[in-house]
Amino acid sequence: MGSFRPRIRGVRDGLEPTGTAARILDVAERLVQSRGFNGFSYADVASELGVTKASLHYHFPGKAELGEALIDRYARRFGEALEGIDAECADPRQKLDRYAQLYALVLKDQRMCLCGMLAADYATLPTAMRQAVVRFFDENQAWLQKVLEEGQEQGTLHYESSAAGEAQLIIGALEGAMLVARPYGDTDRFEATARRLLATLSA
Amino acid sequence: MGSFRPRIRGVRDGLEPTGTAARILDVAERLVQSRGFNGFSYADVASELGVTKASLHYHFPGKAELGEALIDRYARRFGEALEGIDAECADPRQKLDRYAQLYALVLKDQRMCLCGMLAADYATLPTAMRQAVVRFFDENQAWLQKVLEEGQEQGTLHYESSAAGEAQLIIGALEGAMLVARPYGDTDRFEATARRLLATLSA
DNA sequence: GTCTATAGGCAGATAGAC
DNA sequence: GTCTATCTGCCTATAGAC
Repeated sequence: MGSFRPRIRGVRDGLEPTGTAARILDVAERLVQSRGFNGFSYADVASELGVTKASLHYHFPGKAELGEALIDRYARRFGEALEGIDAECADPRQKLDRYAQLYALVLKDQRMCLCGMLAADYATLPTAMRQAVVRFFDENQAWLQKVLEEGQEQGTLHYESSAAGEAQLIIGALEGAMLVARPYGDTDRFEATARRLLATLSA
Repeated sequence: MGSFRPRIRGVRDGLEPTGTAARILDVAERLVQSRGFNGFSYADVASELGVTKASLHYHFPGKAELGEALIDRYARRFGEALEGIDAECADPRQKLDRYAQLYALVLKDQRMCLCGMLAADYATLPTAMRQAVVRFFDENQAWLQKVLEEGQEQGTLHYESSAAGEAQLIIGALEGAMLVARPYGDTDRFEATARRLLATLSA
């Protein structure tokens, strides 16, 4: 396993695309995060990069494959950020703060979480993209769950019911706070909500 | 003010459309709530109703006007539901439960909140629709804020910081919980999250 | 009010030259 | 790898008959 035959030109298993493929992903990612998967086109990406649509189809055969590549890269980077938090923070409370900061950084760029946006578009997505979106949320929940259990053992985090349920609450609350903050163009609104949410756990 | 000249045929100020216009809104509403504003077309609505696209344009000149009418009706009905809660419930805790139930009912129909969905599509919406979406969230926040203050005075609801901030947290958390629950096709997940969220206020 | 017919544009996608 | 050229289909929207 781990064949070196790329499913998409220039993209080997587990490695990030580089060169043109990466620049396509950069532009497409921003467009999806701000306009949704049905709110952007190959023409949008091509014109912004100064290339033709045909060139895009060389790197990503269709919108479905481009969408998959977008989620793959986003989820991998997000996972690496979570590993970074684990490496840099000992205190579970601090880990949750940093987790919320990840969301805040996205919002400051006037973007929605990629997978939060795709969750809205879910009914119109090809199967492979759907599965990747759910996987992203599963991975987030698993990481949060671990942090919450850690905090409970240490006595620094307090919550009723299950760590799994609490993790789901956190993910949903942060995604929703982003979703609603964007029409207001108000990053402070998000950050205040995030603080309020996490405060209930540290009390 | 209060002219009887309809902006859209068959729709007088402050009154719900009836007949064909209402049936168009019914179908379009479901499509937007499940697929997003850029994920449905006049052709989708027309074929489902067994009429032509041209007929739709008679009732709603363009997609923008249809979108406005959708939000207007949704917001009015939502506001009426909130008035109903005020009329039927005395206990602020019970009001919050009923508020969360409004969201659960939408989700059980496999839909996202109309304005939550449009918040995702926000960057692609015409100005009038954008303003109507923000108004919806403002009205929700105002109602929640009143309930929260009421509960605080009675000593039945407890929260730190402001009622406004707490209201924003509730709206965001419920919208986000819906957003994430839909890919899982899991209504229970939403309801458990909602209970967990409101429990922190009653404790 | 609803229809047929059609306009004009943009969508995603492909063939084949360079 | 990127291009030109092109295809097919769907999109929003309009004109005008019934």
